[in-house]
Amino acid sequence: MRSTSRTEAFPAHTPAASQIFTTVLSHGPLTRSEIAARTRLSAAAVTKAVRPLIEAGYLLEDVDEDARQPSLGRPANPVLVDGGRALFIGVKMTGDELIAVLTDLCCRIRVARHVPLTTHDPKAVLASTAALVQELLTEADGFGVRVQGLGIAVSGDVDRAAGVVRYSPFLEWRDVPLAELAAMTTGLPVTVDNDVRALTVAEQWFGAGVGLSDFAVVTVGAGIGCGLVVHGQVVSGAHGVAGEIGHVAIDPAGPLCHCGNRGCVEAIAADSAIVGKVREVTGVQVADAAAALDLAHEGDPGAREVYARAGEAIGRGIATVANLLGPERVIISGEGLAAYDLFAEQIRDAFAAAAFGSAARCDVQTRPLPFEEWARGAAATAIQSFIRSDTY
Amino acid sequence: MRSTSRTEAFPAHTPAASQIFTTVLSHGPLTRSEIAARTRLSAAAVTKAVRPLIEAGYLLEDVDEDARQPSLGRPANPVLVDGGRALFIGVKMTGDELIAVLTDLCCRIRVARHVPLTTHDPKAVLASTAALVQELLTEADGFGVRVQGLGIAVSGDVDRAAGVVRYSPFLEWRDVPLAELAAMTTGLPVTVDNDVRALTVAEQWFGAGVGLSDFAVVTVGAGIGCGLVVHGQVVSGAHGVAGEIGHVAIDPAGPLCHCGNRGCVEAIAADSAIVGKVREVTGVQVADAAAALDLAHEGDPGAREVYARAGEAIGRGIATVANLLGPERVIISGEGLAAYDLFAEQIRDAFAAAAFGSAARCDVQTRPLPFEEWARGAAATAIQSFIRSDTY
DNA sequence: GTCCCTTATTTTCTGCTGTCAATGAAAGAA
DNA sequence: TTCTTTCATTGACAGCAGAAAATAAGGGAC
Repeated sequence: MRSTSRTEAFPAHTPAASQIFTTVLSHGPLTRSEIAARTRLSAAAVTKAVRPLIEAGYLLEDVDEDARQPSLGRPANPVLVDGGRALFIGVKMTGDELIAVLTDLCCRIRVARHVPLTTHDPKAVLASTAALVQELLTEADGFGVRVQGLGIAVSGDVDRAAGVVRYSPFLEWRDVPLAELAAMTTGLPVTVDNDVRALTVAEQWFGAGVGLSDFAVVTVGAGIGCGLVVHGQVVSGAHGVAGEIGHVAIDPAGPLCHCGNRGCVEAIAADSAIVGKVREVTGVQVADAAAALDLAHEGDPGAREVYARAGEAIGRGIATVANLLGPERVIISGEGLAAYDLFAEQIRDAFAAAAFGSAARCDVQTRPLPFEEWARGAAATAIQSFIRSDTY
Repeated sequence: MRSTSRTEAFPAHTPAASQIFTTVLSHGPLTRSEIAARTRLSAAAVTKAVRPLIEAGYLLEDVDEDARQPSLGRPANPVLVDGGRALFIGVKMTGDELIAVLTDLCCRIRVARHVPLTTHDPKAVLASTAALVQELLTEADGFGVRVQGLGIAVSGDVDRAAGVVRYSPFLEWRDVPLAELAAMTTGLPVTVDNDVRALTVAEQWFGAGVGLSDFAVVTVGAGIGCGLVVHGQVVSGAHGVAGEIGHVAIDPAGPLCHCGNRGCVEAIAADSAIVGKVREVTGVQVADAAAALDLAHEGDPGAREVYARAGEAIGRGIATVANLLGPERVIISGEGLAAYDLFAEQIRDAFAAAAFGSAARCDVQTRPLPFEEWARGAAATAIQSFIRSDTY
């Protein structure tokens, strides 16, 4: 993360304060005793850590008299995060567009924008980004609150700590020091991370991964990606790459993948693989994933079979993750979920069949993924950096 | 872990002391400044934490004048762990024998024993274990040092925290509170863990995993197992099961596995799978894995082909782990390594082909596995519990 | 041999975090 | 009104770890 001017520091200087704030952020309004129980701190520590956060305006005492349950003893006094206290911008860079959102501290989207990208040249992309960020900063002025950070999500090999995009196939970038560059052009502290990991952070703090120490996010769409949380931390891998479920090979006799192997999950279930296979099987020259989907929804048996195969591949991939890591939950998401009705059953069946023993007890969920969600993940990484900036 | 009498507490009451001791334990003799650098503590903190450990006899000042490098300034004063300060017993329970070792604090084996098991009845197994432990306790008396803990490794689903064997297929046990039972019969603090995880702990603290925050141990033999370390911690999975690389399915057209699926790594590369396939291919009714290995070593092309297939399966399984977790290193071990010359090349080739991008940078090593090694892993878990007993 | 330089270790002091135990606050119940 | 219950706060305190300065232990220059 690179920091410049105009942003303030988050007043959680101790591990306890940081932990408490994160707990309240994820688990909604909590009384001080509930916080103490969850964080395993003493009530006194909570009181002391909460005060400066309230004084700084990041936490609010919830004085909602109506919602109070009549009960014995002194009424509890819940605190919650004032989402409006700070704003963040998240940008998702794809090969052909930029998606940006303005979110509050609770990662609720306030404004969303997207612009097409006509070139992959880092300078030009950076200029477009700066313009888009500027637009959102102007919007933010309307809320009267400062934007405290910018998160950027890029697919590929990204080194978050260094703020460098090591290699991005879609953008054709190598070793671009994006955080530094974007910090210079926007004047904001910048966090750069891999797109799937960013989405995973959003789920971990604000989504279906709240409170879980081990879960996985699987995204289905143009590619098949996977974000992993183990021991409560997002897995980045020793070499910056992890969660490559798309290139888990499940069938040596399967179709050739662009990575050179046969039978990768991505070679069977990614959008382009499905489109190709639908064309081959049905003879209909469907233009894109949406057209292929329409054909299947119209009842074309060949197309439906292709989706069934894709579902099976995804289910087997998820089972592999479950067998190796034993997560508590797997969250399936992504644009490809539009076809969920066509392969849900196959995913579940293949998962159930291939998951070994207790691994099958893993809860497999699906979550629709609005198009701004990737950008929201980027914003979540910015929020994370903001909250931890002093502590870690 | 259950604790009774006759054992002392480890005098590392602070996280810093615990971390320092573990660092010295794993990284051999270190000077105080090296310790400070590694642990990122101040030199002052190291001095203060080291003193009580030296006073208690767990650390020694290394006064080896000869080994001292002539250099400028005050000579450094390395400290090292006094392995002889405490003894531990590790027991590996298999379906047909008990293997036990007496180790010192540095997990060096002092004495090893094994006895056959004739029944799986928990009471009888426990009695045999108690007798074996008693034998080693007698041996330990000869060293004049107390045994401070007992570690037991069992294959299957084991809840270390609760000390309960949830399910062990080979022993046909369900929900056996082994730690409690063994603590009662032996009078020692007992740690029970899954066998592969125990081996992984041994590698993490005393083997090829020292200093790595992300690595995997893959065992090849009667089964194919995998222990994972992510973020410096052994992965147990939300439901107590993780690392089931043996049931990662790599070929839907592969042989049927006892788990009901086709093409599991274990159905191709486990001892019994290899023996079965060698019989089928060569027509020779080899009696066991050793006989199959002999046949292949004699040059029988059919048998060699079976081993090549097994190597390929293992390599693909490892690549799957690497793709998902991006470990820094994979350590291949196990009794099956006797055939290493027959499938090493295939493992490497299959791994290299199926590993995606940076995941291929993962260092794949092999380590011979003496038969007492499983029991040593159990002892390592006991050492871990002993050192952490007060702190965690 | 003495002095100086360098590096390692220890000492002393200090700040700060989180716990403990006692106290205050706000309700319903007797 | 007073008691009980539960939640929250306060102030004293213990303990950890860091900073800076002091001390230790060599080698080398003179």
